[in-house]
Parts: sequence; structure tokens; C-alpha cells
Amino acid sequence: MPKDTFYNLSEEKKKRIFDAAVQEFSTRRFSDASLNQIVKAAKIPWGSFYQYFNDKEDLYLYIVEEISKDMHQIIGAFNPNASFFETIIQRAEGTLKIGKMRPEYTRLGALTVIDNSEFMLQLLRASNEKYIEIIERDKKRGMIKPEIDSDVVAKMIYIFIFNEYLYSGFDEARYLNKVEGAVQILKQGIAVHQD
Amino acid sequence: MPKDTFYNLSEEKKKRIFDAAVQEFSTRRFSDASLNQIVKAAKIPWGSFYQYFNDKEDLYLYIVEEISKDMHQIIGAFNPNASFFETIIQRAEGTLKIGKMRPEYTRLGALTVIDNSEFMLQLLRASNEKYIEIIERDKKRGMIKPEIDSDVVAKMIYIFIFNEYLYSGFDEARYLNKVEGAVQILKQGIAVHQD
DNA sequence: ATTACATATGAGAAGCATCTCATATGAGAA
DNA sequence: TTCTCATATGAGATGCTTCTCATATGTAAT
Repeated sequence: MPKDTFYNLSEEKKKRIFDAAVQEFSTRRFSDASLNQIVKAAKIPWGSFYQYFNDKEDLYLYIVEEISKDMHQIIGAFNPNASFFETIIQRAEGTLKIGKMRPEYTRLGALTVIDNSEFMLQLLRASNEKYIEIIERDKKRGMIKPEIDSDVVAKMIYIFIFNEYLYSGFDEARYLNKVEGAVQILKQGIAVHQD
Repeated sequence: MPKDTFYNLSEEKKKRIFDAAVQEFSTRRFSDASLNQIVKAAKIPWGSFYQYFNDKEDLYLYIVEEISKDMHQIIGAFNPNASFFETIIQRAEGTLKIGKMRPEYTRLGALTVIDNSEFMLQLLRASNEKYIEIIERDKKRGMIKPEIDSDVVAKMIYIFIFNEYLYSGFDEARYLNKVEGAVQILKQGIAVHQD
């Protein structure tokens, strides 16, 4: 947690520090990111940094927290009645929106997720839980086969849309097309029915 | 490429260096791995290291190369006539075999792949190409719906089995069960058919 | 004006990294 | 034996990092 001294700073100075940190943490992963660069870019003296934050991790967690707040505001609430399949598409669209409005958040997110496997695990688990709930609900609604392993479905699609975004998300049309393709495959399967 | 001096070394000494490097590179990613640790563990003097290798990367590439050779020998050849679905299962079994026989290779592989996104991209592309070929062949065999996007299928399953292994591969039965579940879903889809 | 206190400042301590280089060693050839 | 040359060796050069601390500054209260 940043110290009081940090919160007492002018908005302008806080923003300078935030921007410098986002810039650095979206370019290099946590362990490679250099406080040197950050204090230089933020134009604050070395000593001041430690008046504001306990250490590098303190700053990092603050940044992640702020970004998370900002992202929720940008994406807005999901439609709670959307089917699992619709939810996937909505989520992909939300990801694209963030990527467009705050590309640096996307880069930082990608670095965070590949850097800290424990963090990634938590993120995966949390997302998975949400998806599983929606799948279970749709099973009750009679929209999804009840014998299916919800965990597997959730992971297949979540990991797919995540990876596909990292590696082709810059091409929005293509990305949405691929996600829709994946949803179709989930829905219908790929085997030729011989019955 | 290691220097001649390295190849002239006794097998015992080469193995000592190999083992020390695998140990370090399977514990910390490339940029965090410490040559200090490696020369200490391998019991070679600092100066000698630079008689054998040009730099850290030189050693690293050598290790990856050796591991790759060793792994191919362990897994052996795939059955070329197996269906796409069977190939997936075989691949998962191969991964488990490596994880059992050379757990340190798996750890090193995981670190490499998350460390170097360019390397990961290459790996993904190469694997994807192979899967796509098999899928296309099975389309011609009349086993897979021809209108399906092969690229999406390949990625969905490949990324799934990869991630699932990283996060639950230690429980072999569970892992194979999940992979089989994923294959079933791919085959049949998850939507309740209303026709 | 004086005191008190929060904040600002940057030089440098301390630690760790990779890599170099001058010198030592030891085995085979002349 | 003496010379040659590949190899061995480790101290330390150099450069990066995070983080500390003694001192300066500015602001508000007395």
C-alpha cells in the first residue's frame, strides 16, 4: 500500500508517477522493470520514491489495482441473462475495447500474466469459476448437455480467447471471427455424425 | 554454439555443466538465471566458463538443443495413421511420460515458453501447423466436418492440453480424463440438439 | 521570529550480475 | 630440457540494480 505521502501529492504528480510506472511495467515484466527508469520518467528524485512507496512491489500492486478499476469502468456490466455462448462473445468484445482504448493495459496484463504464474493461476481460477456458474445455469435452462464437464468447457474457451487475443487481437475482425468459430465448434462439435 | 574447448572436455565434466545448467534454467527463467550459480554447482572456475561458451545465451541454446534431442528419443515417433482425436490423446500421454521421466525438462520448458514470447509464438505456430495438417487429412477422410476452421480447432485443443498440463499435470489420471473430456466436446459439441 | 514537522533530495551503500584478462599450469614436440 | 600452445584460473572491472540516510527545504502553528 502506498504511503500517505503519496496520496497527499497533487493529482498531476500522482498521474506522472502512474503513467511512468504503467509505461515501464507494460514494457518489461516485474523483475526486469527498472525503478531507475520510472523515477527518471516521472521526474521525481530517488529518495522521494521511498517516501511514497515501500518498494517496487508496492508500486506495482498499486498500479494493477488502479488499472483494474479503470478497466471495469470501461467494460461496464455484463448482461446477466446472456447465454454462455453470448457471454463469450461479449467478453471478447470487451477485451477488444480495452485493447483499443488502453493498449498499454493489455501489454501490462499480458506481461503480468506470463510473469507471475501464481497470479495467473488465481486469475484463471477466478475466471473459470464465473464461466462454470454460467455453464451450470445454462445446463438447467436446457441449453447445454448436462453430462458435459463444465470445467473443461470453461477452460477450453477461456484459454483460447485469451491466447488468440494475445497473438492476433490487433486484427479485430479476424479475432471476433475466430472467437465465433470457436463458439460454433463448442456448440456443435466437429465430428461428422454417422447416426 | 559452445566452443571446441567445451566439446574437448571429458564426458563427466560436460555432464556436470549440463546438469548444473538444467537445474538453474529449470528453476529461474533465462534473465533471472545466474551464471554464478551454474559455475558454482558445476564446480568450474569463472574464467573457464568463457573458455567453453561465448555467453549465457550460448549455454542456454546448447541446453535447449540437448533437451530437445533427449525428449524426441524418449517420446519416439507418433503413429502417422492415428486420427486427429487419437493423436491428441497420444500427445498428452507423451507429455506425461516426459514429465515423469524428466520433470526438470518440463519445468525448463514451461519457463522458456512463458519467458520468451517470440519462442512461444514459434512453438505454437509449428505445433499448430502439424495439427492443422492432421485435421485437413481427417476432413478428406470424412471424419471431420469440412466447413470447420481447422486453425481454431487446432488452437483450442493444443492450448488447452498445454495449459491443463502446466496446472494439473501432476495428477496423471485427472489430466488424461480432462483431455479426453475436451476431445469428446470437440467431437460432439455441447449444445443440446433441438432438431 | 521561532519552533515543529512533513516532505524533498540525491549521493552513495550494498549487493548482485556478466564478462575480461593477466598469469599459471601441464602435456606433447623438438 | 626447452619450447609451444591449449587450457585453467580467479581477482576484479564494469555496470546494473534496489534502497538508505543525512541533510535541505517549505509550510503552518505558536
